[in-house]
Amino acid sequence: MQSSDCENCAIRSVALFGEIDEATVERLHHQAQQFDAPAGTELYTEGTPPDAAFTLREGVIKLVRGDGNGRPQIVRLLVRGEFFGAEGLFEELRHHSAIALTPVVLCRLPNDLLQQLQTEEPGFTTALLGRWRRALNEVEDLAVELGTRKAEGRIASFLLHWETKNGHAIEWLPLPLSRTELGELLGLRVETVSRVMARWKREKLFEERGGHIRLLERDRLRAVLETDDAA
Amino acid sequence: MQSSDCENCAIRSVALFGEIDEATVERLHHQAQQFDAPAGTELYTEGTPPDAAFTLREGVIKLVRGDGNGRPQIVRLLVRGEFFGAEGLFEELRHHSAIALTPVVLCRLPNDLLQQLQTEEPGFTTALLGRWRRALNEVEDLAVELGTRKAEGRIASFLLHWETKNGHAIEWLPLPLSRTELGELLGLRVETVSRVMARWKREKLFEERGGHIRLLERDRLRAVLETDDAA
DNA sequence: CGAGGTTTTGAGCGAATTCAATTCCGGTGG
DNA sequence: CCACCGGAATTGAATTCGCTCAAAACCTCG
Repeated sequence: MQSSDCENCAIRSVALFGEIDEATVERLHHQAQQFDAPAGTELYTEGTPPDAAFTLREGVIKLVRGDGNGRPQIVRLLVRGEFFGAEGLFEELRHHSAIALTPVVLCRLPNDLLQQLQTEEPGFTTALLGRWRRALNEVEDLAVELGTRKAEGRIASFLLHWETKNGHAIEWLPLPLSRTELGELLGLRVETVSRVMARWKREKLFEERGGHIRLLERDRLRAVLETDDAA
Repeated sequence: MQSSDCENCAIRSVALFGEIDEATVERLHHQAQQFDAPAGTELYTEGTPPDAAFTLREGVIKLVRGDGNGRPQIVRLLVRGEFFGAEGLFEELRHHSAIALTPVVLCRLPNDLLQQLQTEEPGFTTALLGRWRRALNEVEDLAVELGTRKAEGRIASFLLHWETKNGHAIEWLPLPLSRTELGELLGLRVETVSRVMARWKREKLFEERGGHIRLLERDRLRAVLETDDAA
């Protein structure tokens, strides 16, 4: 744990379009702790009281619900730069668990720091507002996929969106989700995900090597989306 | 259109836990217009630029996505007291359409009024934050239903939640959604929804009369939820 | 090289959709 | 007041899609 350099991550990245004065940053960022965690780490658990929020500096994290009773459902994937876990400001219990899919490096912002930011920095609240608005859109997107598409459409849609999310610049983009996890995100069983992806690899729609994939025939993937959803 | 009485609705209900001083309310609420609209009215349309937010004083509204190309998906149902449509503060285009399922009465808050509230009333932003946090939870709930349950489970879950949302006090709760719309919410086809509900009516799990339903065997509905999702 | 987990593949089954037809219901006009 | 119309709900039969169960092929790591 070290608090140095956090001015470039936690507070800064949160207050994207809010202007926080230097002194405040200086005073607050000592309370933010930066740290690493290996893949598989559970940052927090559904049903427990929230004690901090995080900024994800590097890696991928899944937010998953219903780990307990039924079948788990991944509700969101977080990539570098995202701020998450701030529901402590409004809720007693976490509504999902956060689990690292890769080694991660993040900054931890304890609840009281959040509270300070919220009351003392109007820019913070506004930034938070924008984030949640975007999060809401993402989850709505997911709901639409789950509600209106069948297996192939969901998978094609995911691949295309995942590429976008990771920037088209990278050719081989990391895919740190197992087939099972893809299923938990897309509401499908492992076998279904595997069957479709295996076939698409045979048909050269994309390649896969060591946890990374490369899309080859984006048009055919997009074509799947056309055919898939009913008229 | 009348602006009277809006201090009791729009601004007040938004600033639930923010304290707005009387003078400000007085000054602002003249810009909020109250009005009625019949069932079927489209308050705003997906893809158009947002020009106002609304407070729903009476009635039920559906937020629906993808009206255009594929199959439509209802992403949220709004009931009396809810504040919605404020994405204009952050986004260029509406991400879903808002359509009245019943006759509605609502207050309209034009964009510039929202802007004023946001900059001049810290309580407003905080309240908005809480709303969106709750909205996010609701949509996540929906995603979980869609991703992990099969037909019967989704319908049972909906009935139970709908009752809760309308308050257990009312015995005959209004169900202003057609079977088709229920399908668009739950990711099912009309026939599937109809089959399940018709059977449950035969088996006296609930009754239906003139657009209203009454749950009779909540336990058996809950039992469906247990059996439904895989272990 | 071997162990354990993940991915892939196959066969059979069950669930939900599609297509098609019938019944129900509210509202309208005679 | 009653017959009729049109949209919504219901029901049936056939089909497709995704799931389950089970086994084989693959890695990856020790």
